[in-house]
Amino acid sequence: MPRPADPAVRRLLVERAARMLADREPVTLRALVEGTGVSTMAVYTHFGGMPGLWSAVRQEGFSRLTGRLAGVPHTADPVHDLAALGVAYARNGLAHPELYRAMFDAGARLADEAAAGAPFERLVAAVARARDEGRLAAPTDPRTLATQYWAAGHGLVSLVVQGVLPGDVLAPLSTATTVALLVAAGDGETRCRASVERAWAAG
Amino acid sequence: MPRPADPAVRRLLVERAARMLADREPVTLRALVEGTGVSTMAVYTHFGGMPGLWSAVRQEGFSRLTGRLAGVPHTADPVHDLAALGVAYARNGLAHPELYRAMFDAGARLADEAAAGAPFERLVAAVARARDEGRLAAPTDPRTLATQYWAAGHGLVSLVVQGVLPGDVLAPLSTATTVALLVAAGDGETRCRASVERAWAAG
DNA sequence: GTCGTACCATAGCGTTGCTATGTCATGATG
DNA sequence: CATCATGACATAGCAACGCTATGGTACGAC
Repeated sequence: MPRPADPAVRRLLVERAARMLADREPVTLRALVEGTGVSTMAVYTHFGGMPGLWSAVRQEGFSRLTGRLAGVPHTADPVHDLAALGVAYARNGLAHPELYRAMFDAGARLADEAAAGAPFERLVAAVARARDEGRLAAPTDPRTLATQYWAAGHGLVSLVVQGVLPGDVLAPLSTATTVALLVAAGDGETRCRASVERAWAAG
Repeated sequence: MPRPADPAVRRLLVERAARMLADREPVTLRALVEGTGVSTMAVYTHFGGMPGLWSAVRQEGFSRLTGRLAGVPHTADPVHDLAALGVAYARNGLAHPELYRAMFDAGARLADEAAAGAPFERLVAAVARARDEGRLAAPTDPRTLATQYWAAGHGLVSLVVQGVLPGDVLAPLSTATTVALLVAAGDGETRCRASVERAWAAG
């Protein structure tokens, strides 16, 4: 048997790439391995090339997002919790804008990347719970509403991260859109707005 | 005076770049000028470099989008017309996915690109008209609602163009989100849904 | 007719991602 | 314990990338 691949090298490279991304340094093959003690070939044995490295960086981004969403507590108000997921999603994107852009970058084939599905499933579960506890109308399809909610949030976060929209519009616009979607799904307007605004006020 | 810069060269290069983008060929400096009779330096005199070329390509994309939105007719139903703008936006993005991605690509500084504002202003005007004709509540701020509407549409189109969501979900999800936003802004639900569905059925 | 200006072709620079080649550590096998 | 096969990793070099220095040349002003 050959020498086993060192998983520490994998994590080192991915984390270093994420760090360089956050520091707005160009993530280049040679710059990535410089000072790490490993050579450029390590990138090929571990990731098969730069596209593979980027894929791993995106996975890392989705994993961190999943962790962040997992940290959103369950309270007695399922609509508040649903909105809190949106808040966490937005805050995560704004805190790591370069990573967020990399996650949805042009070359990404998200459908092929396993970790990309976990945050969405979390969202689907939260919608299902809000429906099952009577806040949303019974015929509400959790996947449909979760997709609408995610797409709207992703659109807003994308435009803010890209500098098209100023950051301070994110909370009010996200609140308004969230309330519109959930009221359309059957929640009472006054109650819904209170739940959503409470989620944005905290966090 | 020197020899005047040939505007035809500019258009030639931008259109060729858009063509290569649509054909999924890598848009490279040398590949771009190959066979055109002009040399690589033309890209620098006209655009200052590849980033400048990409900026011009994005402008071209926004110009085409503006033209497409201008082709959306005014009817007696302002909510239908507003939804029709969304339909045209989505169809434009799906018809030219690579160009759409380039328009919102990582390196883009859309705030600095003049043409990027025109489609949005068209949207703002349509929202203002729907409000002024009584379909939306009087206190509705056209820019706020237009931003929500755009962000939601952009999020959906982005995810479809990226292959995350299948293309056939675009019409139903966009319809549902549009209705939710406009009903929240004061339109009657039944009437609104009819207007929006009519816009998607046509086009 | 002369000249200055800026467009543009040519050639070459540094850097990029990648691959061909060689070395070495490792665990299974006798 | 010695041997060997295997795959991880270092080194060196390749084609292609964006870009720039240089020089020729067409154009408009005088």
